[in-house]
Amino acid sequence: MVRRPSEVEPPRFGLIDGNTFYVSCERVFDARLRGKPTVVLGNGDGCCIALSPEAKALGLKIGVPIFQVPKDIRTQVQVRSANFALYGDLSARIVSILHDLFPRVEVYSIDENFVDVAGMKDPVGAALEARERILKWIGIPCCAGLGATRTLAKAGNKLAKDQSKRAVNAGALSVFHATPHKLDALAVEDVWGVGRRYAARLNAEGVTTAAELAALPADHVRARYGVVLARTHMELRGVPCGDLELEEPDRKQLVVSRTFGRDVVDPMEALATFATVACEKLRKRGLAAGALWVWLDGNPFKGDSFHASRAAPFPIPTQDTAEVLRAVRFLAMSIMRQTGKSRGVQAYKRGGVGLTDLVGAEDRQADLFFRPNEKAERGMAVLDKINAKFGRGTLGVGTVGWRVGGAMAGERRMGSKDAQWRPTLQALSPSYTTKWGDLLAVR
DNA sequence: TCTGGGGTCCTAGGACCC
DNA sequence: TCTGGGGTCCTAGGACCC
Repeated sequence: MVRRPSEVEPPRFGLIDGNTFYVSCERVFDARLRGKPTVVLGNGDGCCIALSPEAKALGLKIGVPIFQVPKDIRTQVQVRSANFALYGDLSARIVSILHDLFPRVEVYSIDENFVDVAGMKDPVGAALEARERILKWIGIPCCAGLGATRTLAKAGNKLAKDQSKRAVNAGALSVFHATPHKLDALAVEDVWGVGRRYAARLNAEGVTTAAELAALPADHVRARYGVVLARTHMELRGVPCGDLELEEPDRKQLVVSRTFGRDVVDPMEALATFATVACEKLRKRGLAAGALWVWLDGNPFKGDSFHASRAAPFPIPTQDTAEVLRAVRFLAMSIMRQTGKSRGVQAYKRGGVGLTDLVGAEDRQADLFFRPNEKAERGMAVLDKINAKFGRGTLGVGTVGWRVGGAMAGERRMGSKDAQWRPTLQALSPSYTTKWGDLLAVR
């Protein structure tokens, strides 16, 4: 049963997130973007991954390739390439502000943080104070949701956003305490845990709002939609199914993949670059990979849609880039032979490298026949140090017959300038001073 | 016409998240 | 011309075992 208002519990969780976060980050450093329709593009200047409200008002949608946007609209829009290093930095500052105000903080994503408000006298006041500080000290506008569960806090956050969009004084209405009986205004597809598929099925049985979802019988939800949605359903009713997750759980896999700037006949250098980056991330986290998988995709936009992958275990989990590169080459050759033979495929549009079965590097057990290659791994540690000191990409691993240049993790663009596979940024200069007007001239 | 049953491990696919 | 990237969890089904 949905609880009555008199039984409503005080909020236990808050969710604080930055409004159109990537756009807001860009605006911190470039005041000219403020108030103007602004778009942040993903890899290769492909799709819109963040839109300011003004850009949304022009009809732009998340995920739409920018080249598909009509020219007369495009010329009205300020465009930036994603700069994740910058966003990550601002995100960390937000987290430190939250730590000053709340006893526990869960970093949920680059722009969202759950906080513990259980037992607080004035949780709304605390959320408003957080919003104020983040806006003043960092320059990012935020909204906050409060609720007895994390799902309700998420719901409150969304409702706060809707509310502050309509308000003249956005700040005053930027916090919303969501309770099980205050969910009528929330569309069911905006519930955390309800994606497109579930939303379509729920709509088909007449459920269009979060309130209607909460009102469904629990056993019906469990039987028809499974345990995942059943938990969401309980949380909407105010029954917590999870607490804050303060420790970052150990990674199970680590993936580096890209859409290539154009179709590529020989993807080996690209895959080697991805593997090099993946191994750096691996060592940074103190992990070792028990297995590897490699995949290559055709170009679905040219009617050549295929996906081919190969996987292989390592005898002992490894951190050694050279060992991973050897395996990558072996697997990639195998894929290319197969696709070449069975389909006559000559070109690939996308590829990736995944390291899986990750374990702590210190937890590996050597046996009689196999042990980690300590010499090679010490070499890797030296390489990482040099790259950290003298700039990423200073040193690479050349032992497998190709050279990987400018590939290091965290770099905004992977690959050497003349690499065929390198995601194109021809439409944009990476500088803050870039304007869409320049962009048309470059074309 | 006529089925063993139960446990475990692995994988592929589907669903979700930002 | 140009079409994002990186994760997790759950479930169903197959292989294998006793």
